[in-house]
Amino acid sequence: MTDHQPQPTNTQPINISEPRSERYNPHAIEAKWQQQWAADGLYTFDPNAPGEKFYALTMFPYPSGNLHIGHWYSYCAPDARARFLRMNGRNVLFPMGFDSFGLPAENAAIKNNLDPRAWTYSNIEYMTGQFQRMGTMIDWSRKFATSDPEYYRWNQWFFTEMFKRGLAYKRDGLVNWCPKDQTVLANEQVVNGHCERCGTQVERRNLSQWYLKITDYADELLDFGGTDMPERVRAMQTHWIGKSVGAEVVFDTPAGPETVFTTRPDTLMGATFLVLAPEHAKVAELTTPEQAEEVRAYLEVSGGKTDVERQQSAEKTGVFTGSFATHPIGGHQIPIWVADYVLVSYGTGSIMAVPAHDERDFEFARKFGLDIKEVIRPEGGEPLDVSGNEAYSGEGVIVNSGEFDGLPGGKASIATVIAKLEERGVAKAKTTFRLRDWLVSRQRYWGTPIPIVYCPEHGAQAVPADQLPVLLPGNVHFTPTGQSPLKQDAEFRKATCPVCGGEAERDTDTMDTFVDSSWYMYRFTSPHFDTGPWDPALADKLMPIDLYTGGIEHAILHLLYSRFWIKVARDMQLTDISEPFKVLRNQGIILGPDNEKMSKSRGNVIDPDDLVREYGADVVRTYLAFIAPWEVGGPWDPSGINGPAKWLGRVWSLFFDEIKGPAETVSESDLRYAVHSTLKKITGDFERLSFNTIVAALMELTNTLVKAKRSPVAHTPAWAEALNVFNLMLAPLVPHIAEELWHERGQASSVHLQSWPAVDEAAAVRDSVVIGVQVSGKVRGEVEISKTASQAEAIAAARANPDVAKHLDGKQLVKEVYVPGRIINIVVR
RNA sequence: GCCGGAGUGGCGGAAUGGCAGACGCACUUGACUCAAAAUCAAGCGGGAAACCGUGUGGGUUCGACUCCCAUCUCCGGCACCA
Repeated sequence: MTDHQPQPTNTQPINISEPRSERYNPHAIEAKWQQQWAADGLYTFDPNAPGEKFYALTMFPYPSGNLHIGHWYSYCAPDARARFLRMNGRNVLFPMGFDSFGLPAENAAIKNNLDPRAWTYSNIEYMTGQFQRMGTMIDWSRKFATSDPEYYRWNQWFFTEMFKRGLAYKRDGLVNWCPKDQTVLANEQVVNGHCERCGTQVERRNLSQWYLKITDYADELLDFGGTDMPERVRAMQTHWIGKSVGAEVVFDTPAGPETVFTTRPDTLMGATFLVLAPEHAKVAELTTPEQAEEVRAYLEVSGGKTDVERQQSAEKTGVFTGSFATHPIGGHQIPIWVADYVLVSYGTGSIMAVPAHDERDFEFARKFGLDIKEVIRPEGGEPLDVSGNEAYSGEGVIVNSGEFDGLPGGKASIATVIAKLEERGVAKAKTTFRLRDWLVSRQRYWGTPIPIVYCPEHGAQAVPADQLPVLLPGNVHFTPTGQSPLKQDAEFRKATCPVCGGEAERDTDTMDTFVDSSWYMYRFTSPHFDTGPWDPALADKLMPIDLYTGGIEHAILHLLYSRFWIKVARDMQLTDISEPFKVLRNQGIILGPDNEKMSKSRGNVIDPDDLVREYGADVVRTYLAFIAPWEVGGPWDPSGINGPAKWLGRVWSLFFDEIKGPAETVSESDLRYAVHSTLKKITGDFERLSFNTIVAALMELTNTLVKAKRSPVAHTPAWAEALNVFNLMLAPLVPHIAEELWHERGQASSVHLQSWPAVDEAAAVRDSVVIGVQVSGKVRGEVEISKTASQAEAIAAARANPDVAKHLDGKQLVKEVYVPGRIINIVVR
């Protein structure tokens, strides 16, 4: 099978040859078709096939060993959408792989004395089988795992290229260390002071680590043009990047000039003291002998605190250094304090405190009896009560500031104020970001080795491209301490300097696994390319991803890193686009029946393999589409799956059984209306990812078809058309039963190679409509009228309705409203 | 505190200015059965009714779950970022 393009629908009526007496049995048909599709290469993607390309991707899984129900939820609906688009003539790339580096493999290895590689690859094999049992249209010929040397080789290549461009660098600094995972973490991987992976409270350590310069792209990452992401994802990324526009102001101190960052340079005259973070480099020099003991004691206490403890302390703490700074405008002396409410990692690690107009400074000044000087007054308001309970942090009007008096405060005059301060040489405009560079080195084994060697003569050197990949050694020895075996591996550590050829020492750290997922979407375009990370011609043709789906938990991690990575690749001329995802959507989360997050310890886990054994994959797919709006999710209702199970049973008997029950009178136009209005609705619902309403509409149509089968219309061409269109509409959602019905109805080719049926617009609307009649906005009855009825005809028909007439009796007419096909409203007084 | 989202039957939800509760679950009744399951059929917001009903209070409109203002609650994210 080489032709994967949709073929024109056969519109000839096709009758079922033989009624089948057996009931719907998914097990008999699902495995059969999965094998047949694989044998036919039905889902193999050909980039040169006709049709506009559509790249659909769902975030690839970590090979933990099992696909859980959440995986099914995230993959089934996008699979249905991909199948729908394929039937609509798009050339759809829908690949899958495995994000296979990471700690679980290593932890399993340490705990059970296994080989992480063997553990990982056997999991991949098992999970691939699960994907196939789901009935997806994934093109498995493009599968890869990020732990394949053919893949991580290019992680290393990118790293060395970034190193050459100054985008990858090593430096000392205060970092987050997870004591359980025995590695450092990036800022993005610390949530409320805890390790994002394992939940352990992180420690602060001073270590030399590798960073990628994502801050170079901070401003560009704030521009979401060219990528359609949900508002909350944009909001989270924007906040994470945290752009603040303001000024740097220089204060003279006994330890030399000290620069502080402020977003309110207009409050400079209100600065009554400076505060340094405890880790600030100048603290020691500024501490006077009289204050030495007090400062030392404070640093000890504060240094032992975690970030969380610092933030949780109810009261501000701090200590006077004994030194004073010179106010750059007033020329007077203001005290310099040390306090841990100032963060060393933001701005310059020091602030000018304006207690009158900043809540934090206010609280600190009140506690330690420091001066509070009002320089901003609310518009038309009273002077600030410095003995009151709060600062005024609004914009207001500048006062007590000499030449600035009378200017509006805040944003309105920030440029003017900065310009005047610049003239005096005490300040300059400055934009600060909250975003920090991405810490990418990890003290772990199961990851991409960092391709750097250290030469005693030439320092850190990138491993030359022709020596990549630096292979991760196998047969390593794990110690229970959790330390990376690479550190103990003398063979691995031995290297030669690419500059002098002398003995050098290899870096024993590996890369953050978020590196792996930052560019994997490109690799699917040319998974076996071996002269670069991807084939530029294919990438240009297939990227960006038209619809990227996955969980919201990656809103700032994977998605931000990936956007950064692709911008770097663009600057390296490897791609011509700046954003990897054209559209991003997040599916919701399926909770346990108890409305809690599923977990083994809670015992509320729903196993998809069990469900498939009991109901078949098509039923599970349907229930997952039906259970909730796809982008919302919700608790698993164990009895809810009965609905889809009964429905597919009814679909089966609709095609094969005599329908028992009273004779019905469904007209040909009723039948065609039901079919084509449903077709029109679900075509739109597929576009807007409204999968639950697709299922509802198909169920509703089934109810109509069941009735129709008991009426004379079942012997007309309209009936054959109805079954044909219905069969095609089933294909994206329930691919196995749709294929079985298609073949039972005498078709030789796959239902999945057919074109999506065309809506007969004339049939999709009714000639006559039943519309509601309101009297003064209240519904009083309904009338059946022609859809082309004039207003006069419609109103006359409405007035003829006794329930309506009753409410019109003796009232004075105010207005008559007629919206064809919608409503009649007769307003009376 | 700031940012984002959501409040509709017993439950999941539908309806993007036009008959609120589609579709389904659960439940009730009936048919079939010795019986049960499965299946089929009927019912299922409240109220005796007039009517009342989409968190609450206002507003716009002939008409509001839907738009505007205010407010409450819940969920998610961030949180001493100067």
